[in-house]
Amino acid sequence: MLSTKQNKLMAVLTKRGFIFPSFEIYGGVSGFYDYGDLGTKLKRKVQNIWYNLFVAEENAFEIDTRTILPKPVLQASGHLEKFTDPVVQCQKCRGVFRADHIIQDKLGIIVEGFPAEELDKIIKKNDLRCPKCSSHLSKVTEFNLLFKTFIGPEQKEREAFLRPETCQGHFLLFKRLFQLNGNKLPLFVAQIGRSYRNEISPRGGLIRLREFDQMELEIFVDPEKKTHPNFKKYEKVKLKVKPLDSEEKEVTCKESVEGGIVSHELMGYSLAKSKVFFREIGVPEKHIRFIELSKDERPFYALETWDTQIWSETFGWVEVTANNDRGAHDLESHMRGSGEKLTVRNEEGEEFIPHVIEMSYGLDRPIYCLLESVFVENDGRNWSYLKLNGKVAPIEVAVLPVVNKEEMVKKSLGIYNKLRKKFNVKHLTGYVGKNYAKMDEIGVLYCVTVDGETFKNNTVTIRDRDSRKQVRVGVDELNQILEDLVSGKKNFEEL
RNA sequence: GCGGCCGUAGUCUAGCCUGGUCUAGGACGUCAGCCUGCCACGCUGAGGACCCGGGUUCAAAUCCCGGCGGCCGCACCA
Repeated sequence: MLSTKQNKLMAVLTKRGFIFPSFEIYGGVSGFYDYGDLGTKLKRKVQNIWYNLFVAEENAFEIDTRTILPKPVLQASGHLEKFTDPVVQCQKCRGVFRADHIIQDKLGIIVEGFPAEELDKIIKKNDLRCPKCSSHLSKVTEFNLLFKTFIGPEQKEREAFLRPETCQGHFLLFKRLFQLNGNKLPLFVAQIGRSYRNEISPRGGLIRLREFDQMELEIFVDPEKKTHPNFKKYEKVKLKVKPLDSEEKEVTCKESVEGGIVSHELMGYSLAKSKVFFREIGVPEKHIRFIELSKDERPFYALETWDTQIWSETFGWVEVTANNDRGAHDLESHMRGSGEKLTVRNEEGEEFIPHVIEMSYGLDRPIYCLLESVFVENDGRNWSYLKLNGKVAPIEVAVLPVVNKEEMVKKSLGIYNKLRKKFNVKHLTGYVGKNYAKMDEIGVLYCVTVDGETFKNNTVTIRDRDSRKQVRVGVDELNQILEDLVSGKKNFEEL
């Protein structure tokens, strides 16, 4: 259901330059959005918070791998087989089958490479039914989740695809990185980058994109040692969890591990960190939960999956992070596909394939969910504003003269230029009331106003976005005070 | 992808049914000037639109077809 809130938010975001529909002047294409100035700044700030938590704190290797993958890579990973085939779905039991397989099995004719319409005709003509329950089948649809291209001249053997997830890069580099890690596990590898999925029909703005950013941390571990040296630091984090076989409940990270809700320490750790990340960027705690996926729901490679979900008024619970235990799947399949040996030995000399624990974050979705949860549609005067915290707000401070008089503008510009060294700050002239409203709308936390008194005693006022209250402070202490406020060290009320 | 609804400035909208008076009207926003000493203020002025392509017609924002895009439902979303 389309809510007016989402409509209003998207309108504000476009109007103020956070995001724009891509290729708009050519009519646009669904599933693609560009980020404008404010959106890009917001995105970078969210990325940085992730970086601090998942790269810096984890002491992870950071990599930047290619977005184009040659066909054999995706053949090995299983993506190609899963997502470029014609499929039909049983209308009764909901089973999904490969259309070409059904035809081949029942009729014995080879139909590889036939277009979906041909397969559809054959199925209709021969009245082929669901192999499980013999009910009618849906129309044949082509799964084209991978964007296809060619390396070099267009020829079948050089087919390539845009990566559907960044982590294939981690797996492909495993051998090298393991060596650089002193042949030791665990090995932490992180990457922030683009991925592409050719969704059949993306909807919902930033929720389902065809080109999107991911932030992924893959931890290669000994399957016997799915633990984390830093576990203690996060064991007390409270988690709202919904396990497969029981009701939603709140437990600490430690309890989730000890109570067997998650199957090992690293999974508990992943969830706790996820909670901390989303809390930091400003998602209300009650809007964050973790849900275990059943075998049918989770990706084909996963042994265990816990999605982090954020509550959206418009879309309900939205998946923003997949915390996966990928087991040995990836290294095993790339070992098979490439012929390279990707096993390691433990201290006892036993050879094994490392398991992969994955924390896979989207960037665009969390940003949308965040924006929706901090969007105040009406503050009581029919103004809307974004209640972003200082860590993510694209612009933290604005400076404005109370009236558009030359000497006042000169003064406020001076203050603006000083503040620019430390903050993302805007300078505005014109009618103050309107400017406050404009700044509220893009999430600016504090407005510094130059007025008549500034000339008498060198003071200015700081206006707090959320309370709209103002306090008067000396120009000399402005920098320090703003820094404390923006970083969250001080509350506005304490001033 | 299938079915339903829809597409007029940055936004909301009038006009469409019943083709001509539309050189497309209004409101908000934008910009400029004046005013203004604290919360989308007031006055004056400026700029800005019929989604794209084709057809019917003397004449198309208006009727018809196709495309693109949006929303809703179904499906899809490893």
